[in-house]
Parts: sequence; structure tokens; C-alpha cells
Amino acid sequence: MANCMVFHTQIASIMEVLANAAVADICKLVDDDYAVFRLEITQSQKENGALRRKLQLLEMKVARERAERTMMRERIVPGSTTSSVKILDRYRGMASGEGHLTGGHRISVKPAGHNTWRDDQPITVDEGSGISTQHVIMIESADAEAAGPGVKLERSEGEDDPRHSRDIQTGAPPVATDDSTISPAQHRTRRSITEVSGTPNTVLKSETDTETLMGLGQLGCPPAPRSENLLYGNPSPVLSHQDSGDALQTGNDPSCSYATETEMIPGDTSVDLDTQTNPMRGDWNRYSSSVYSEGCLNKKREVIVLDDMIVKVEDDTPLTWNANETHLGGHSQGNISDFLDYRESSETNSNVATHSPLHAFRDHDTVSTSMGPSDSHGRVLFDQVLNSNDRARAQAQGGRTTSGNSKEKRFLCMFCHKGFSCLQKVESHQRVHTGEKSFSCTQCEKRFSHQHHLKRHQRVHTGEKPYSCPQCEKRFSRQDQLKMHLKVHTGERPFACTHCGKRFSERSYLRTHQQKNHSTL
DNA sequence: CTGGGGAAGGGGCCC
DNA sequence: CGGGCCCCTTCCCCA
Repeated sequence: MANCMVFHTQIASIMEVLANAAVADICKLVDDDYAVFRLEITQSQKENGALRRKLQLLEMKVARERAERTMMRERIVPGSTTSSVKILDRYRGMASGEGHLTGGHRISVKPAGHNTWRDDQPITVDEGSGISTQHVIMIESADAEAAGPGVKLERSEGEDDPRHSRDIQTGAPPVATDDSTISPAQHRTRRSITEVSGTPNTVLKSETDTETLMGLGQLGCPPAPRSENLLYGNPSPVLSHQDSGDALQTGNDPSCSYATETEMIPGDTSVDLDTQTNPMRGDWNRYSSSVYSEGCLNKKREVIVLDDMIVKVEDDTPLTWNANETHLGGHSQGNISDFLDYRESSETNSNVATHSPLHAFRDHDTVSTSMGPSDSHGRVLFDQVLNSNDRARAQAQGGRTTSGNSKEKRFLCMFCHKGFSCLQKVESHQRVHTGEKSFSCTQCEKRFSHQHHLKRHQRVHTGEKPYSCPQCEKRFSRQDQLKMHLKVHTGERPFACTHCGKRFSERSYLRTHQQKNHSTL
């Protein structure tokens, strides 16, 4: 019996020892793992800190450069009284392959019952890796007119990092819209700036995005399948910032570019555009601005919703703005004359003169802004003080104007201010400016901006001529050509020279006739 | 040289 | 969104 007791005691002791040893082992393992985790966490935190500092350094650098450029532009532009435009091969060489979109910018201004500007802080800026970055700026205003003359952007994180500060003023004379002068109840404008990383990692999303999306859906267009993408860029995690920081300094934002007061130069009609060939992309227009430049990275498209109007810019075009160059480059069709028209008219037409981004907000029916995203190929400036004569010309063309007079046409082209009834249309139209030609002929490598143009062109290769003249058996590949041909038989000459009365079957004949015979009139 | 005509590209509207 | 349609424009050729 006693032996049995001793045996049990020994067993208990052994088990206790074993249990203690096991616990010790477990504790040791836990401690080791914990130490590893702690180490990893510490390292991650250090990495985050390093990245944050790197970002801040980049932002500081960009802000400094932009400020310098802004100062340069201030010195250059205000004294000028003439406008000049230079365009070099704006569209030539634009190919879909070359024109890959790498980032995005959006500015939207729409009415809302707010006057609170929000600005989301950029989270991901990876300049070195060429990661695309989308910049989304949404400006909501209850009354664009009220908010018009002076609009300021205030960054959410402005207090944290005043280097982010920016200032957008949209008209002259500037009207104090600083938050410091407006009571919260008076706030009628809400602005948000969202910078969306092109990487699938992080997306900054403003609180107004949802509202804007809803607004888009109400803009008379079928909800654009791409609308969401336009605003969100990618389905990444969303962070949101908001604050009511101080008024921002012009041109200090390193990650987004805006039309700033100094950039707009209210009342100054001087417009110097320089579109150059980008050696990295073949012939590709660039608008360059000394004001913008390195502040932004890659961009894909830009959208402006202005008082129920949206302007969106598909743009990876390395647009550049060069205020110093005044010569004109060659462009065979359309836009060069439009730019010239703008230049000319801007000297005499106060309306045109006010088509600066500043006035755009004020004018309500025009949109003009500037952005300076850049991509790996160069700097991008966006400024669309251009081509304001398009509307006049469109009106001259049988009243098929697309001007923003109609409330239905709230989607404005960032480049020429033309109004369109829906987002898809303005996207399509803006290919005119961006030179995007996504449809290429497999037989001759020609590229077209619209698919039906490509299909029409391909009849050149197929020889298909489905339209035959009932009078002479002549055949045409296009109906409009048959229609024109029919005038040969009908003798229709609807275009009469106002100077000599001579009549022509085509407007172009009349034009050439007048140029040659009545050019002095 | 001028005008006529055809061919083709570009842009916008509409369905 | 694709495609038809229309208009404008330029280029080229020819009489």
C-alpha cells in the first residue's frame, strides 16, 4: 500500500515536471513568435515611415518646382497683350498603341448644397516606378455663379502638410471665398480632391464621389458604364479624408495641378500653346505649362462637372504648355485654324478672353481648367482655353451646334468647351483633341478615332461601292458621295458667291472661288 | 488658271 | 455602343 502511494507520488511528480517542461516550451515558442511578429511590425512601421518621408520629399520637390514655374509664368504672361498659338503635328502619329492611358485626372464641379471643400490626400505616389496616378477633383457648388468669381480649393490635410495647399480661383475680380470669411452656414461649395493611385493598392476617394456619381446618372446620359471607373479608377480600398483646412497656396500641391489664379491670369488673353512632338511617343502633341508639370504623375483622363456640366478629358496626351513660344506649326485640318481662330478672336472678343479656367467657373457655360499631370513621357498640361470658335462654327453648320446653351448639354469638352448631352459623346469628341485613334486598318495601318470611320475607310480596300447613281450607273462607296454626285445631274448649285453671284454646287468650291477672286473684299 | 468632280478623312447627330 | 447619315474639308485630277 505504501509502495503504491510512493509510486503515485512519483508519477505525479514526473507528470508535473513534464507539464512544466511543456508549458515552458510553449511559452518559449510563443515568445519567439511574438518577438518575430514584433520585429516584423517594427520593420513595417519603419518602412511606412520611410515611404511617408519619401512621399513628403517628393511633394516638397514638386511643390517647389511648381511654385518656381508659376512665378516664371507670372513674369511672362501678364504683360502680354497678344495671343499666339503654336501647334505642331497635333494629331499626326497618334496611335492607340502610343496613346495608352496611364493615369487620370478629373475635375468636377457640380451644384450641391454645400460649400465645404474637401480634399483628399494623395496616398500613393510612385514616381519612379511610373505607377499611374489618377487625380480626381470634384467641385460641387450650389450655385456656380455664386461660387464663381472666386473659388478656392482647400486641402483636407492642409494643416498637416501645408505643402499640399493649393488655391484655385476661378474668376476676376477675385471674391473672397475663403472659409475664414464664410460662415459654415454660408458654405455652398464643396470640393474634393481625390488622388487615385493607379496601382491596385490604395484609392483615395472623396466623400462626394457618390454624389457625383449620382449626379452623373442624372445628367441625361444613360449611366455610363465607365462612369464609375472614371471616378474610382480601380476597386481598391478606399480612404477618405476631410477637413476644413486653411486656404491653400497657389501651386503648392505636388500631386495635382489646378488652374490657379496666377495660371489663369484673368483678363489676360495671352495664350501660347506649344504642341510638340514627343520623341517618346512619336508625334504626339503636348501642351506644356511651366505652371504645371511635375506636380502630377501619369494621368488618364480628366473630367469636369461644372454646375451640372461634366467635362472629361481622356488624356494621356503629354500636353505641354509653353508660354514662351509663339510660332505656329503645321496642321492640315481643323484644329490649327481653330486655335488660330481662338488666338485672333481672343484679342478682340472679351468673351473668349474670359474663357480662362477662372472664368469658366464664373461663366457657367464654359469650362476651363488646367492641370499638370505628367507621365513617364513628359509633363502634361491641360488647359483648354482653346478653340472657343468651335461653337460658332458648329452653329454655322446648320445649327448643329453643341454649345452649352442647352441644359441638355452639360458635358463640356475640356479643350473646346463644346457641350454634349452625355459622357460618352464628350469622350468621343475629346478624341479630336487627344488624337486618340484606337481603330486601325489592318491593310494600310491608317488609324481612325471612330470605328465607323474605319469601316467606311475599309471600302477603299475592298472596292465595295454599294451606292450607284440612277442617272449614270456611276457607283460610290459612300452615300454622301452619291448624294454629292447627284448634283451633277440635277444642276443644283446652292452656294452662291455674295460678291459676283456665281453659283457653285459645293461650299468648298465657293470658298476657293472667293479666296481666289474676292480675297481683297 | 479656274472650276468641276471624285475620293477620302474628320466630326457630330441620331437611332 | 455601334452604325448610319450628314456635312465639312482637303487633296487630287481633269477639262
